[in-house]
Formats: sequence, C-alpha cells, structure tokens
Amino acid sequence: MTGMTATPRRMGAENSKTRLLLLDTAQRLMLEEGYAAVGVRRVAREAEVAPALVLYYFRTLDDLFLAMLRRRADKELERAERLLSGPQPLRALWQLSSHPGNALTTEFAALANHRKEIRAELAAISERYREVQLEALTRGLEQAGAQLPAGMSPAVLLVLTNAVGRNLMMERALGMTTRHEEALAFVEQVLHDYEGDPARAAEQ
Amino acid sequence: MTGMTATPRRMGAENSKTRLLLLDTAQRLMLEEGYAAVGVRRVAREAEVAPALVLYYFRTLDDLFLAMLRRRADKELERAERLLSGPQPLRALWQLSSHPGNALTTEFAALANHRKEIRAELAAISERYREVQLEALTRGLEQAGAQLPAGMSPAVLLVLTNAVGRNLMMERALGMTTRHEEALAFVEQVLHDYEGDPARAAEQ
DNA sequence: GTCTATATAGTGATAGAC
DNA sequence: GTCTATCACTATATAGAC
Repeated sequence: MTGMTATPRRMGAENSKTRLLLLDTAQRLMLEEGYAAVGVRRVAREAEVAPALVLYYFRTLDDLFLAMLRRRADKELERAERLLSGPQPLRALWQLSSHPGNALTTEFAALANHRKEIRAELAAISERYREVQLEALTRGLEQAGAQLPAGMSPAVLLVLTNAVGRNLMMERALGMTTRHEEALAFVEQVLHDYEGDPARAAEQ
Repeated sequence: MTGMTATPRRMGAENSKTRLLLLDTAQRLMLEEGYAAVGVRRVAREAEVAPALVLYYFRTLDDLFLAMLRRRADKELERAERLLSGPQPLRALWQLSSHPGNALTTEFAALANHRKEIRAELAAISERYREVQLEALTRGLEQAGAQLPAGMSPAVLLVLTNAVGRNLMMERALGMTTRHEEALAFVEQVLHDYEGDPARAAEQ
C-alpha cells in the first residue's frame, strides 16, 4: 500500500503520546457512556485538545474505533491463553466469559450493527479469539485430567460457556437479574464438582 | 392522566391508521438497518408523509421507540405461553431462545444502552417475559413428564437456554459462526434425548 | 390530519495558519 | 504537533397555515 495515490491529509505517528491519550479517552467514554458518546468533538473535549487533532491522528472516526478494537485484541488473547492453561481451566473459562470487562466487547458488537468495517474487524478478531481459546482450553483440560460429559467436546463447552457468560453480563447491564442467582449457583455447583473450590484468587 | 397540566402540542389518536403505518415502518427499518436508521425524517420518508406528522403521533422519538417496544411485548408473551405449554417444551424453549426474530430485541437492547427510558421499559418487559416463560415452562415440563438433571431447575434451564440461544444468534448476525455447528449439534442431541424428534413443524 | 417552514443544535471532516 | 475557522450536512422539535 506504499506509494498509493496520495492522501493529501497529514497524519500523526503511531507511537505518539497524544495518540495514546486519545485512545484511552475514547475507551473510557465508550465504557462509561456507550459508543454513541464517542465522537470527534467529545473525545477532544475530554482529552483537552482541539477536535481537529483527533482527526490528525485518526483519519476518520471509524479509524479511531478500529484502533481501539485492535489495541484490545492482543491484550485479551494473551490473557485468555494464560488463564486457560492454568490448573483450573473451567473456572478460567467461566471467568473469561462472564468478566464485566466484556462490556466493551458488547459495546463494539452494538457499534458493529451499523458500521460495516467495524463488523468485519470484530468478527475476524472474535473468530481468532475463539480458536485461541479453544486451543488453550483443550490443552488445559488435558493437563488437568478433566472428563467432559458424553457428547460435549471442548469446542462445545467453549461456545456454550461464552454464550452464557456474556448474556448474563448483558442482562445485568440492562438492570435485569431475574433468576440469575439460581443460574449462577448452578454454574458454581458444576465448577465445584469438576474443579473443587477456587484456587487463591486468580487475577481478575 | 386526563386533565393533567396541559401539553400544548396536539397529538394523534392511538387507533389511527397512519399511526400503525408509522409503527410498521419504524419496525421494518430497525430490523433492516438497525436502530440508528430510525429517525423522524427517515421514518417519514419511508412512510411517505411529512416529518412533522411523525411527531404529531409520537411526541418524541423516544415515544416512538417505546410504542414499538410495547406493541411487540404482548404478542411475544402470548406466543411464548402457547409454545411452552405444548408437547415438546424443551424444543419450544430452544426455538423461542434462538429465533432470529430476536434480532429486534437485540436491537432494542443496543438502543437501551444510551436511552434511559428505553432501558427501564425493556428491563421491565424482559423480567415479566422471563417469569411468564418460567411458569409456562414449568407447567409444560410437568405435563410432558420430563426429568431434569440434578441441580437443574426449570428456572436455570430457562436462563441458560435463553442465553445460549440469543448469543448464538448475535454471533451469527455478526458474521461469526466458528464452532457453531458443533454447539448446535450438541443442543440437538440433548433435545433428541429428552423429547425425540421434532413434532411436525410447530409454527415459526 | 397533514402540511411547509424554520429554530436550534448537533455532527464528521477539511484548509490552512502558527 | 496543534490550533482556529468553517463547510456541508444531519438531527429533533416547534409554530402555524391549510
């Protein structure tokens, strides 16, 4: 892509301190007030710079979103691999799936509904994330000597657990917790049956 | 509410034909292009009326959203009760939970992220929906003589199935289907073990 | 019941000075 | 690297004519 028909506008460097500040600001806003709060002017105001500066570092608003998305992806992948390879892979899986930090992913999913480019990137990242989780989970389960119920492969376990965890978080964010207690108790019971009590608090 | 401190603006009747047309139009737009496509001007254009007319029937855009939400709620409640009381309550539950029609609910959930009033209404509706489903499911399971696994109450089954169904739909909408096949096969296997083959196609 | 016209305020993006 | 100023557009909502 070097040497393509010139884009006239100038752009800031990847490693700029201001660029990172803008990314942090946008992420905080998205988490606190939803993706709709993330706009050129709002991010600029919160970061105490002029609006034009945001577009100096990110050509378009979509570029800002994509940059946020990609920055998160690497951290999350590494975290998942580490946790799932530990001594309690099932507990790790549940923790990853029901972590409130997923709120950001949910926000991106909502955003993806009407931004084509973001949808594509999020889908790609999520698929990669799933495969990495699956590898680590499979390895972790083997090492822990876990025995899954008939018909339930690590892949099935992964997809179902991800679904349950994320959905409970989403309902909770909505302010809806009807019957959650019983469901969570059931999950805890299953985890207990397979892996006993939680080891000393594995980092959030 | 009659005789309250007057709102100066006039408003259309509940049973107006145009009002229904606007609701249908808004719903279609929301399903096809996401909630962001639903605006006063856009709805008006698609329904081939003047923008001001939309605000004659719905004081604000939020009122339009709330009207859509409430109109759906009753239909869905009735449908759930009917299906869950049938001869195959587990299949019914799965069908309800993974129905693509949930796309609208998902869209409302996204919308609720940044509209306080909508969030409150959606949460209230969802909780009511869950309780109604639970009653019907409990009754349906009894009548069918189903035996749930140890520790799994109808409530737990309901919450988990809702979560799995909706989440698979959401991932699918995103264009992400990695490992879905295996998960769906597992679900089908469980359904088969409990209720045998599906009875002749229960209506969508 | 439906319209035109408009008030008011927001948006993403660009040009070009410093 | 950062700013000011501005373009071109969108949005919801209102007033009042027909």
